[in-house]
Amino acid sequence: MPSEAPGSGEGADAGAPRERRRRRGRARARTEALLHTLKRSRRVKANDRERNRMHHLNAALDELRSVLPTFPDDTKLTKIETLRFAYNYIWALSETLRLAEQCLPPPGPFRGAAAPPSPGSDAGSWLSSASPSAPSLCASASGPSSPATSEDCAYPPADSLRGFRGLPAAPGAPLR
DNA sequence: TAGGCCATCTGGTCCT
DNA sequence: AGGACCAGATGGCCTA
Repeated sequence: MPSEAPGSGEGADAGAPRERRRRRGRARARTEALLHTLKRSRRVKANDRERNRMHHLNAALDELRSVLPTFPDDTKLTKIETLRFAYNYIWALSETLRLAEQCLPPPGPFRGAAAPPSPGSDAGSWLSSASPSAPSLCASASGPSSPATSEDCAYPPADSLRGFRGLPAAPGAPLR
């Protein structure tokens, strides 16, 4: 804070400068208080926004939880578990799809012209309604480069998703 | 009681 | 300038 010039206002009529100083001091205090309340109100607003933002994030996380299978059903995954589980779940589903495409001949006259599943197609609807323990696939295709056991080709093995929280890490494979 | 999880606050940084 | 995003700090709650 800049101070008054030394010696200024000291003289025969020192009363006026003193009054001026006092007024200036009061004004400064007022502006500082104003600044403080302004800062405070901005902070409060920012806190509010931040709280809101986190609520939205949590709502999205809840939505994600709601589409993930949990065992038992009332288990609530933590945030980090939800993210890891989702990653692994998506990975498992795509592996399932990959194996399905390898093993099952595409229906209809256009064999070999398997189109990627589009929204609303059979594959898409299968995916969207699949239960995690549903499909048990062919036994001849090469296994996925996954940390899952390769006893057979069934993937995901029935109720394998139960252990998805703790799958070992592998390159390009599910997160832990 | 220690440790894990969570919500909230806060200051800094980046973007519009 | 103001909002969004981020990471660190803090305190409360719960469980082993």
